[in-house]
Amino acid sequence: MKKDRPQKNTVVRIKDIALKADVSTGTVDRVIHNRGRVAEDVKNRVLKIIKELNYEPNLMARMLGSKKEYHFAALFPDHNYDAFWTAPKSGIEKAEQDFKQYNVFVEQYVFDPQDVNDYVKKANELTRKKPDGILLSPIYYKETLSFFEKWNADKIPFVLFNTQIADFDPLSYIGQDSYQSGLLAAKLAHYGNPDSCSMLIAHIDEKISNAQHLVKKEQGFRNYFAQNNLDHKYKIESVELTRASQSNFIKTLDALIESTFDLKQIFVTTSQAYDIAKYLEQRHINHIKLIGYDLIPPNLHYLNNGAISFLINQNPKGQGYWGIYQLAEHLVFKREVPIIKYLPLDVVTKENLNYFLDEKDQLFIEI
Amino acid sequence: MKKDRPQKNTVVRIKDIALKADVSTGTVDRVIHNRGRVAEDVKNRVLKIIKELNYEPNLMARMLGSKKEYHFAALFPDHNYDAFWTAPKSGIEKAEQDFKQYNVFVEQYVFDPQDVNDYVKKANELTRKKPDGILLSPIYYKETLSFFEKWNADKIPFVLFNTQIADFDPLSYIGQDSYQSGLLAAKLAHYGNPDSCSMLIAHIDEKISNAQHLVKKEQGFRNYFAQNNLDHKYKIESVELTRASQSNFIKTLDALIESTFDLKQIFVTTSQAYDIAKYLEQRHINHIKLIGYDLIPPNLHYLNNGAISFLINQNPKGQGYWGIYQLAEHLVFKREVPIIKYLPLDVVTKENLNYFLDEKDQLFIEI
DNA sequence: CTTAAATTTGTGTTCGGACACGCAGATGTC
DNA sequence: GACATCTGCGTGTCCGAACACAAATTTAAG
Repeated sequence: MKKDRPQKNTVVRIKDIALKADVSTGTVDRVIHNRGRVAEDVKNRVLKIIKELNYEPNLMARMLGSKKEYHFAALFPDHNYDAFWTAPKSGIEKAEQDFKQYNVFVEQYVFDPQDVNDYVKKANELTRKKPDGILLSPIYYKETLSFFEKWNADKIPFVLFNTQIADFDPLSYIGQDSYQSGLLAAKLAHYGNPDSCSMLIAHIDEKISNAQHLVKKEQGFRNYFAQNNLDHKYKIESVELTRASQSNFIKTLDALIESTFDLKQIFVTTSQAYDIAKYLEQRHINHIKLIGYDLIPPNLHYLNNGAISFLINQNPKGQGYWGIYQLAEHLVFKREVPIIKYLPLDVVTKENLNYFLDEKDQLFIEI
Repeated sequence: MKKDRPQKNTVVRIKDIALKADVSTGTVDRVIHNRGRVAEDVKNRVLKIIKELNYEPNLMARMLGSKKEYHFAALFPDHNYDAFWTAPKSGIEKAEQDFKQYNVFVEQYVFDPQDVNDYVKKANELTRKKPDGILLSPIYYKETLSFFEKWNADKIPFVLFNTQIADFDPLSYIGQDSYQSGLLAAKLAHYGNPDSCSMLIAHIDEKISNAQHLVKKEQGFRNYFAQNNLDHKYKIESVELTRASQSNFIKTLDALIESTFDLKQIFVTTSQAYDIAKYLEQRHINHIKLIGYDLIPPNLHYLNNGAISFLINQNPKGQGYWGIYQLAEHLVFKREVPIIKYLPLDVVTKENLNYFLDEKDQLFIEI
């Protein structure tokens, strides 16, 4: 709008406060930053006026004037071991890009998810660097606790994502709600199988004992049927499979399918639905529906050819993005951040897949 | 991190460019802003160096130095007439909040969606104010065109959302992909009805002739079955309903259900699925599944009690947010913005509903 | 060849805040 | 009482870009 703009905002500056408090801007600055050496009464006077005028520092000016840099560390599994982590990684990088202008830098520490020692090693490395904030996916519970203690002692805020550990209050948790996703999977399974049948929950390549999220998914799935009084109608089995031996994998599946009466639905709780899809394809079985997790390439292949009906997804790129975002909100902008932030549970099928794929640097942010 | 930072800081400033090009910063500034009157050869030299050094202006400094304000106008239906618009409105306000620090202001112009004259009136009002950018949902095609012309002549960029008008190239379109959502609805309908049956497409309270998006939704729905050679298996009817007369509405439905053999699925292309749900409830019909659009309260009620199976949603809050975002990207940050931006097509069911609601509206959080 | 006008380029100030520096005055030490 | 030290506070520079204005240069006119 070119002109006749009513009036400008009465933005309060340090200078205004100084004037009103009858001190210099330097003093006001010292008060604001607690840089000390200000007489008690003056300090109170200034603080009172700051509150009175509802002073809000100009972030532009602040960032411009100070050479302060914010260094964050991000600890998560190497995407070369598990393609799932490609997405969080790119979300983290997108966030770094977005906050670059505020002197935010993110250092990535990636580890072999199968190797506890590597996890600990990288966590130690990171800790030594004394970053200003930490984002991590704490997939090893026990080993993580001592780090939490240390970071708390050092007053380094940390944000968790993908895996939750409630103790030692983190700044924030970016969710993955496993139980709820189990419920959702069950809803879809139920919807697609109006008539009674058997269903199978398959945990592939991860030990249930070690992975709380798999337990939650199974619970969610089973509870759906329990809550809706469908127990009598559907028979639900679960199994842990390993792909270590290809022939064993197949043999086990053969046996399962042989022995399970009227098996119509398989729910894969890990991201390996494609392996079951492949098996079913080889065996020319097409009356068994598949629901799985994660938009990784092999899964997408079978989603597109119809072997997988649905993939459940919880915006992994967004999780990385929001993790860094929360740290920046807290440290750079000094704003309050939500203790917990769940991203939407997406139901992805061939027909809406496109919108969930990474269109270059397009990020679907839930606002 | 306290020290021993490598210190690469290869941040290019205007000064650096000036130095390398052997001119003053003023000249570089003139080149950057096309403030003219720079010798052709110098201009080229500077441009080349800018590209070479990959100069990126420091937004902090830029915003700080200039008192420039950006005034955007947002034109969309009043949420008091149609609850759907609550979401875009709040997205717009969220964006305004986020960009406040860059001196971005958004003025809202809301109109009665049933009243063309009101639409034109508000559009005129807005145009008179000469905003720097416009975000609108151009639900009236014909009436909009002349405004587009005017805005183009005035060089005011505009972004469309929710409804697309391809002519008079807008800066960007924030989508709603109706055709694709029809396909998606069909996929779900098919998934939930493995056996052959009849299905009904219901357009409620909007004239198909006037609403291209309804046509697209129907096309998508029908094409799914055509493409998958399911035409012989499912019989698909469509109907336009109006709620003007409650008794007529019911009578029409009675007749439809009476006359349609084995009707198992209704796809409501507008946000009034709840009206069908209510009807089915009153008639104690529970063998007909419902798929509809939009997370408005009455729909949520029937989603939660199971009368509606799925609601399709295309992040309406996000549409408002991204609309303003794109304008800011273009005008404030002078970045390129995608011509078209589709938000993900969300499949919402009782089991994942919470994640799509605003935090304040969330019913519960399951950890 | 001079002078005015037009064009091109350089300089200096400004934005709001961070921070280094340093000056008074108070307090302390021998 | 001379000198050092500590407190409390003000001044001035800097950050990078925008922009107003002034200076330098070229071109045109007489």
